[in-house]
Amino acid sequence: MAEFFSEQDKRSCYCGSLTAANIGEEVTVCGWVQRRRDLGSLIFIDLRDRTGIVQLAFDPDSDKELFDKAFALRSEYVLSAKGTVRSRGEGAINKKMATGEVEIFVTSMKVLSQAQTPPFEISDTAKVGDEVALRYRYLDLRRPTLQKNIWVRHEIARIARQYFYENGFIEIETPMMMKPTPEGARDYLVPSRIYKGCMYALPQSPQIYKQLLMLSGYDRYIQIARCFRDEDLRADRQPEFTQIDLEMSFATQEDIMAMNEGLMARLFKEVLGVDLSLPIPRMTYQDAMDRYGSDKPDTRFGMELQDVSELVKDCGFGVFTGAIANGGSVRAIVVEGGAAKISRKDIDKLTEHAKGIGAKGLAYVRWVDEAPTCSFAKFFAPEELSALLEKIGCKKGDVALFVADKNSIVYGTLGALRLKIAKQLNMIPEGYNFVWITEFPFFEWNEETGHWDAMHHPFTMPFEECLPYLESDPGKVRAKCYDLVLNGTELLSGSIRITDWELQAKMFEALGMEAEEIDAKFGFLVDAYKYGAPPHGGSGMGLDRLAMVMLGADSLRDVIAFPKVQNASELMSKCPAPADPGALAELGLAIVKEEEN
RNA sequence: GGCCUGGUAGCUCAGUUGGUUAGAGCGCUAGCCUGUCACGCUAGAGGUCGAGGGUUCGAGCCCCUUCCGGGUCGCCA
Repeated sequence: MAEFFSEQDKRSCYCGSLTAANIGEEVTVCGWVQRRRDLGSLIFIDLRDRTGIVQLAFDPDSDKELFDKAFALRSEYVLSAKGTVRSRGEGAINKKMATGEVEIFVTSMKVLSQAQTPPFEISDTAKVGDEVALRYRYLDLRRPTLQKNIWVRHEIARIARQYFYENGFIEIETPMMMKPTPEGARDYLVPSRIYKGCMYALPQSPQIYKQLLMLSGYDRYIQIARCFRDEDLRADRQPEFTQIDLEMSFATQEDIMAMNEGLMARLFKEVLGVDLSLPIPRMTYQDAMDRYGSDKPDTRFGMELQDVSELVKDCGFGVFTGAIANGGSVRAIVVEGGAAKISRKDIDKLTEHAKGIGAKGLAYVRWVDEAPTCSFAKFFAPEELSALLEKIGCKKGDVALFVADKNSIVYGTLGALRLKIAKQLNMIPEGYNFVWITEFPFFEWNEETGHWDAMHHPFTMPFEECLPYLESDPGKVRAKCYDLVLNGTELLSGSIRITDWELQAKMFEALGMEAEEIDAKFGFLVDAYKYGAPPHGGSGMGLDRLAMVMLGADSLRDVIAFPKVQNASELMSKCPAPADPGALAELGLAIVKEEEN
């Protein structure tokens, strides 16, 4: 039976706070039993709370009844223990513990809760699989690492709020139930009881509402907003996530970027003690693709892509010349010192990987001995080959990989190989490398539907000088949007918005939307812009991703208290779950069973 | 939806070419032990080998189906 908690059992200090300075004090600590060490006529208990661990000591000579109570303690029992802080004495000091110089000699104790033996030990050293850890997430969350991560996440949110308040922003909550939009990510839908067959959608982002707030004159808005997207998960993608969302009126792209840079500098200084040098470097989308094959480049290491199309366009290798003739290119990456670490077999594996991404194959040069081994040597004269290798800086000891295809495949494949190889060969240095990616294309060709989609969203302002291409060559239209990338993770995305409703109508038109469709989906928004719209723009930063990268974690799970797993379920509560039939009926819903094969 | 990968004791894992009664470490239970701190020592309990089907004299191991976890491509305006 648990004992009742009362006034005198209240904590006087946290476990982790005790040092030699407290020796002689009478204290009360509350926490969980980390471990019991029973030496026969001497029992030690490690008591844990969110600040750390302190050792409790019991001996039978002073209080046999209390000693017997200590004997019965087990892992994760919850205690309130009162006693005197004393030195552990010569030779008994534990230098590995923050509180290792002292212990509490307990004079009274209440067992506030007994505990079943937990399925795994609560510690950072004990290995536990994801499945078990997440099923017992409430136990997993007791681990010091997760306690720290959750606290750092809280600090990021606290400091961000402080920063924006100091800069004249106001925090406004936007609806969690809004109009479904077929554009963009799949919506999570919430059925309406009153309007049968109608749905609310959970917000993918507060985008539309925050733009309307600018029209209403709220000038500088900020929200730490929960967002929902019903798409498949990744290590860095959860179906619900938190965004540091802001919007500014009478502001340029530079203002919004600078505001976010200021936030980054503040967070890195206060949370990690790291000084960021501002401004953060800029790179256009096109440069990022040409150099790194990615619009979220990890710039901590080189191995940049190199375009060799000019050099090989007249060679006899059909794979190369064919790709160039079809408007594609031939590009290469050079793995310095790679020959010793990447075997022929490894190249085969990389080729398989490349095929999985969409490339038809990999051409390679592997230079171990005097002469390089080259998969396409027979199409090149020796001096042509050495000219090619010299051009891309491939020396003896290196490996060079070539992809020839249309540009999107070349970028995607080499960009992915660059990352994979750098990770495998441990070529990525520690540190935080930020980069702004700017001047994204406005449109993106959708092969499936056969028309142009908005790459960012349709409210993004195009560059003025690009407007003439709107109809003739949409691919050339660049947009005033910007992503902030940290160590290859996209942290933030933002843009200047279109505030001229006539231009907005043109953009909708270019996206192939009919007037009726526009009116049905965004009519209220288009109308709103007819009543006086200040120039404005904003951004949304992934708070979870930011916390993940700042903590050096591999997965968002390490920074979200109750994450979902790959199939978007939650292993602890087992959601989603079937709804009560009565509730479904009330909503006018019926579940259609999938046809069995 | 595709591809890769895993599922054996409470946890983490080993398990040879298909061959006797499926193992280890930790944890757990009990006993001993006065300075431990990953305490130590002794003993013990603990298994639907994810599930279902098949091949075989014989399946943890081979085949098929399926469920669950991880990664990833598609997808993520």
